[in-house]
Amino acid sequence: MEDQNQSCKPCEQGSTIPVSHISPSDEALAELAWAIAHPARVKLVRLLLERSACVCGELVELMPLAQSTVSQHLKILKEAGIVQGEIDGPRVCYCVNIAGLARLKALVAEL
Amino acid sequence: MEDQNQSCKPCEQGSTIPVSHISPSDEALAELAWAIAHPARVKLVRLLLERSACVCGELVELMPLAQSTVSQHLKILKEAGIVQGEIDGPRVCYCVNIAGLARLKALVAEL
DNA sequence: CCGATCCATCGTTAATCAACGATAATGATG
DNA sequence: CATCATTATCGTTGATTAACGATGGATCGG
Repeated sequence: MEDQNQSCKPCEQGSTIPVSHISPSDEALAELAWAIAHPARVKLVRLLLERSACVCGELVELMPLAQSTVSQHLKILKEAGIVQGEIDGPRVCYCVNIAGLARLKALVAEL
Repeated sequence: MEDQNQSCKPCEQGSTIPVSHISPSDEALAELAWAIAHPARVKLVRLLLERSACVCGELVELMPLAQSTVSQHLKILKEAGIVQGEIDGPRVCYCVNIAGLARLKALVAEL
């Protein structure tokens, strides 16, 4: 993983970029990236994409984690806007928030 | 951020997907996402993209963080393969690892 | 109304992270 | 060789995370 074949020549231009703080855009991307920065959450997103929608209980059965832990991960994904949940009687049906996932994709793609 | 306009209908198919553990692919994406899951690291990547390359000391000046903290963030980005550093005399010149960043983009894009 | 089911939340514990200053290591310079 | 400059690493502290079991609130079936 330590690629060194790429040239990385030192630039000697003076600091033309002004000192700036961390921008809201940096924060936004970091927040979205953080939402999927855990293997279990990546898997949850992938499961929801495969099935298009899924009741919470099914997700728990498919994950090697306790119900409360899965619920917690789903909450994190929901707060980031990557997933959404819809109450269906006593159950909760989760699915991917298309717009949210698209936003993540766009922010990463334009790096 | 709580989009509820999207339909999320419960599916009643039995669990056709077998219980699987978390795959290496999930881990890989999570690891790459985690590398940019911090505003300072996103900013570092963006700075390196703007300037194409940059000596560590310059990065420190551009960031509102201590030298040791910036160095730590650069290490994390390097270990994830998103950035690479090249020793240039007493300095270290950092630049984005094109292949690594591309891998992150690809994994996110195919979600 | 009661019990059962489903899910979110709470409270706890152990582990990891983020930030810093101080120190060490490396290479250049005199 | 001694010194300076640059960067990585160490050690510490406080904050955050991840995981779990237990609890509680909501809804459905009888």
